[in-house]
Amino acid sequence: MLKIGALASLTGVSRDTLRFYEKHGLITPGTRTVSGYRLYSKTDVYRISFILSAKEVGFTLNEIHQLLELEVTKDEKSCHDVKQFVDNKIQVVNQRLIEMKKIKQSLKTLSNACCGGDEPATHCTILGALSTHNRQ
Amino acid sequence: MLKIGALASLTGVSRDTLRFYEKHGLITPGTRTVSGYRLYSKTDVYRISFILSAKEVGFTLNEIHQLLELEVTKDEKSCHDVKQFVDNKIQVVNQRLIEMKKIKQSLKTLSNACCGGDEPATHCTILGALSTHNRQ
DNA sequence: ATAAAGGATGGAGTATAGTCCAGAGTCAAG
DNA sequence: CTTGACTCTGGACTATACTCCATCCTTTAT
Repeated sequence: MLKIGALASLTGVSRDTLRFYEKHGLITPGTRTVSGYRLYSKTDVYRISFILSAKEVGFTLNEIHQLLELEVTKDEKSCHDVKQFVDNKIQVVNQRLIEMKKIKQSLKTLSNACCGGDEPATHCTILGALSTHNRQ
Repeated sequence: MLKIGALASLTGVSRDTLRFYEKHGLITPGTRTVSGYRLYSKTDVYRISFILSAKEVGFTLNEIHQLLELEVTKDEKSCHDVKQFVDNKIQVVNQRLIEMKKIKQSLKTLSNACCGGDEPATHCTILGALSTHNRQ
């Protein structure tokens, strides 16, 4: 059982942010002490690290909340909706992966054009670097 | 030469947003008509699409501004700084790519657990799906 | 010639995601 | 039994990225 400060230092998320996430339904301490202190379990650490990953990926707290709420049971009526929601998110992630790789390539080209690198000097701006791989 | 409305509909970015980007130095029309209308060139379309990609990737407008400002000339003093800045961004992108793939895998697992898929029912939440590939 | 469509400026308002107090209670160590 | 570290709540404040006016000017079509 972790108090808020312990969870904060384990995850690198501030106490205020943890309370903020709680207010928005992303994480709730399973119990409280008699005096009202929040008590988190070990799995809450995973929950937070999921939230952090998902944020990194570009999901909003709202979307992350929805993802965390999802529970698939094979026979449930809502199953189709859940699958659709998740598959939609996969598409979003795929699109971002594509943009990501495009930009990474441009950054690499730009980095190579620099300091006696092997790329021609025409790639001397990020737009130049991008266009080489993007247009044509 | 495009007026703001034309650029807006070509890029899918609103007029207000274009003016907002201008205020923040991300894009500036090369000229204005006598009456003060903004006139954009065709390369401004690429500029906007770069901004959109970079946003998708998770860069802030501030970072995008810096990326767009970059100009590498092989002999410049600032060359090292530019390279360092760009290489740093590449690291950031790499980290996001990793998170991205992790989450994509979790979403896929979750999707498969659903509606008579082939994954066991233990993966019935996003955290369950994530932990399978993440812990152990 | 005039109305509708589009553009300009400046400023207010909104959503998201925190961040930072103030004031008060709690707990562990010396 | 007090001091210092930690926690609680509620509310104010901040940064980012738009978005939406109001008011006025310009252009285009009829």
